[in-house]
Amino acid sequence: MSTNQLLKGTLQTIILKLLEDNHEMYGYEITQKVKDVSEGGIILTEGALYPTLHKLEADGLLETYTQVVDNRVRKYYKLTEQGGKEVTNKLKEAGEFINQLQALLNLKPIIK
Amino acid sequence: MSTNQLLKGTLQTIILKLLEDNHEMYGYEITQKVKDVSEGGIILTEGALYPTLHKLEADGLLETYTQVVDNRVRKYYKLTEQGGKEVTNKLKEAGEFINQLQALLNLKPIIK
DNA sequence: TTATATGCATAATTTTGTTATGTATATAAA
DNA sequence: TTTATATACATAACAAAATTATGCATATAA
Repeated sequence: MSTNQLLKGTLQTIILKLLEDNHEMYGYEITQKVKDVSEGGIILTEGALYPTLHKLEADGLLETYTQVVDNRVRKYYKLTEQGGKEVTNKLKEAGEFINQLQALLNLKPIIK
Repeated sequence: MSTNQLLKGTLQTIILKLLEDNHEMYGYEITQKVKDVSEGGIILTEGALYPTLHKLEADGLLETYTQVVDNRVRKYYKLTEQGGKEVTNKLKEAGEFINQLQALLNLKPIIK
């Protein structure tokens, strides 16, 4: 499935924010939530999602446990204390970036 | 200079939009404009800028001419007709992406 | 029994950026 | 005067972060 070419670098922030709001989620659940909220506009591929989750865990921002539901394994992720702090920083940066991007993309012509 | 880690994939759109507003610009001018408008928040490195300009030209979205000013060469870029159409598409996509991203990053907790 | 949905994961590849380097001129500062 | 900074282009080496493809496994609907 082709995601648009704009989703770059913000995936960590999206994941951390989802986990801040929802306490804990498993990978597949995250993909569905992103699809729902973006009304199908942002499709999280597994190839992007799982390595990112693993990296966030390795960096100490997330912790996990697994649970079997209907004979299928789910791996739940939630924020660590450090992750809780980091999400605030990342959201601030993302907000600033979005503002700057909007300023650039709404630039009015220069009157000479 | 370290750009923040969020500027990914939108560089083409930024460049096309600047050229839509300003008719024609040269590379260095683009870096300064981006720095000014983003108040220093987005720094375009040459290693990102020039290859992107060359790609847009190779794709037929931009055309160029060179001019010598104060014994220094400037290479001016402007939109082709195709580039003019493409900028509209890219801006629409970027706008939608920003909306979706904001929806995700402002998600409220789920009440269960 | 076949397709779709759920659920995890990784490897190969591509895209797209950073960092470093190179060339060259003009100007301000030391 | 020579050094740093600004202007102006460009490319190569490298890294980050995605896409695409593949694999395994179970449940359910067609």
